[in-house]
Amino acid sequence: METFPEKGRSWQHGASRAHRRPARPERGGAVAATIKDVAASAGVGIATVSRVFSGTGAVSAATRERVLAAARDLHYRPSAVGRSLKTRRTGGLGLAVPDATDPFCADLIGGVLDCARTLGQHVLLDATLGDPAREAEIADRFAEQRVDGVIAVPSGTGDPWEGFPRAGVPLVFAGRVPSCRTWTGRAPAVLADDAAGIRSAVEYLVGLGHRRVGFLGAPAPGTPPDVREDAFRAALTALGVPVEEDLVARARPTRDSAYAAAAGLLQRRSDLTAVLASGHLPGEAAVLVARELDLRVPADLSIAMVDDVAWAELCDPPLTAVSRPARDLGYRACELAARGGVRRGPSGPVLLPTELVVRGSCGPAPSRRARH
Amino acid sequence: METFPEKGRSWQHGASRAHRRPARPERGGAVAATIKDVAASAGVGIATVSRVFSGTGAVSAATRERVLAAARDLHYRPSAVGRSLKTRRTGGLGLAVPDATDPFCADLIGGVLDCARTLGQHVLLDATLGDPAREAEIADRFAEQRVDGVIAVPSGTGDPWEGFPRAGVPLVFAGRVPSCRTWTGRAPAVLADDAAGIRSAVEYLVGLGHRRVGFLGAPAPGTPPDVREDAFRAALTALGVPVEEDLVARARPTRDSAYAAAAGLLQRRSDLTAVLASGHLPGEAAVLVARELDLRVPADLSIAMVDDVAWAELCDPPLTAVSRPARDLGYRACELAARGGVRRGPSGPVLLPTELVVRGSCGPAPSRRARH
DNA sequence: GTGAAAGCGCTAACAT
DNA sequence: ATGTTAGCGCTTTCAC
Repeated sequence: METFPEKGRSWQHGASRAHRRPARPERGGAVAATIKDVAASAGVGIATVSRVFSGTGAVSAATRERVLAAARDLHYRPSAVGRSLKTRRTGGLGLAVPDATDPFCADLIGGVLDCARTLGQHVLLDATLGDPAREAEIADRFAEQRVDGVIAVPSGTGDPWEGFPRAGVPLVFAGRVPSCRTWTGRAPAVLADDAAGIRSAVEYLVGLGHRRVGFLGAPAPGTPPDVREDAFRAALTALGVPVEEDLVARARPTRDSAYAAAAGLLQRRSDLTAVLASGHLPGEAAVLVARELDLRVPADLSIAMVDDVAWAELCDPPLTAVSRPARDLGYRACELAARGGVRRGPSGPVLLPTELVVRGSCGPAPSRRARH
Repeated sequence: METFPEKGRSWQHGASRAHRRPARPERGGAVAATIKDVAASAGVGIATVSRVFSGTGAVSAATRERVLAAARDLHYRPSAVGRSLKTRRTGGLGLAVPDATDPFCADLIGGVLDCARTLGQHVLLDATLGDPAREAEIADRFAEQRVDGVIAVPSGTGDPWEGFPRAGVPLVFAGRVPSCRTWTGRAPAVLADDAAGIRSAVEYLVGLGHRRVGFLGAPAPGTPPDVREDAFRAALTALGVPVEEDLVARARPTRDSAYAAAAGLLQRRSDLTAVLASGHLPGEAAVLVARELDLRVPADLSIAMVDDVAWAELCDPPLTAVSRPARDLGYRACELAARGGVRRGPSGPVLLPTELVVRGSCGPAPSRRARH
């Protein structure tokens, strides 16, 4: 942490400034005071001013005061731009998420912001919206801005992020790894233990007596068969429950698509006694469709989902959910990205545990006959 | 939009570089190629390279190609740091919200990101967490980073943001205005028409026959009596319904506080036939407390709230809500902040309309006797 | 059409 | 303890 005079007060253009101001910022208006202005006004060299503000080197208490006073007077704030050029560090971290509006992403962002703050870094945020082109543009921008580290929740192959490790900029994937396996071990990742989460839900459901469990997946576009889907099959198989192919429905990550998939699944397989939704969007869809179809939850249909969003508890009945530590994911990823923990080579992804939050939406499996 | 070679590819340190590299970025590793490297490698002057990348001036097709090739070779990305120092524009916008995790803020952020993208700006995001000190630090950081514009969802007095307009940096408040009226007309604001929103809800409720309507407020800490609370009283009065003081409950903007307030209100006034929650937190609390108290919604108690969050529709019954155009708020605020529309003087805040989304949580007022 | 040179605001040697 | 100086990577006159 650096020491600034008058935390919270902001700079402004100087009052008495002698030297010329050729190129104004285009949209006329005041111009920020520079280190030179302060030096002149305080009657010292610019190096001294720099020392005062950067905390480096020794300055006599008297001079320091004079400088501080002058700075206050001129509303001086050291320019990060100038400093960054010299020090080759911007103090900024790039954060790219699919959608800042999504509760999972929002929590993750919260974690990053938290951590960045303790580290004295700021955060450039942008949303990929699941569009590879947009993701590439964002990576580009981060590069251009010379961020000190990057945290990405990748949508696609992860290719756009390739340049960072090469250039010595720490790159950390969070929440998911790029589909392309170029990345295996190349960049560190902080992930929720999705497979374990799915497993816990499946075990819970099967333990309740369910044998016909549906899966509502919503992989990002272009992603190969989701980890969760695989985990779902594996968990079922491990428990000796045969996996039928049409128990699995896939959707794009939008409300409409999820709804369509849920409706399709539940109508196609009216013998289902439980559904596991792979995210809050399909979870929401399952609830809505069940309501539409007049299925009582959990009497007729048990519902569980991944992501313990706020409404899970407000639903009636409250929804059983696999909670992913989104905030921690962000926090840890930020630590790694800022500290450059990357250097320690391909140490494999950091896996954070999930937790099954049992509420009222799952019950014992009803008789094996079709529902309606 | 500038033209760059190979959108999406990123820069890297050059292969054949002659000149010295004294100060490496501390954490060893590759260093990005500079304009000089490209110039040397392409056998041209740096000005030419600059022209190629900034689109300024004329460059012959042949030279342009050579430059582009060299740049590609060296994984060159122009440095925004160098450019910003020269041009005095960083291309960055500062965005401060109380909490990135809150659905309203998240939507607002989404809007800002959207708009910023179309404007070719990037966004520095930070969360104030309702803490004035933190808010001041963030303002400080934005100033230091020399953002081109600021969008703030203020928590307190708005004092920390004072420096920006003074320094000629466009400042736009979004969602709410600072409590201190220093700001009246000083900085533009983009607001939802909260008063109208509350009014529409109150009119709806009273129209349903409700006469004992409670209000669950959750003003930010340190904020004077909320606009919404005032609007609530006014609306009731306008309809000829007497306003009793203890119909209004206030809470801090946390789950727990909201819950406590809701429980207090509903227990204290068991004759209430309807509640209007001033936000999704108190709304959530109302739903939970009603459930806890075994009140049927809407038979025993009608519930409406401000902010049409995702779960409003998933609730049983689905919740009637006043929807605020959070995303548009962000979008518009960003436009103003980036375009510097500020210059047009104190034109008063931009007011965006709210919408009453009627769902199933409000019904005709039950008999006037106390509930239980 | 292209190059040389002068800074933008700052830090870091190096002098004093 | 403090001043001088040389750049950091870029844009921008100003010559040619």
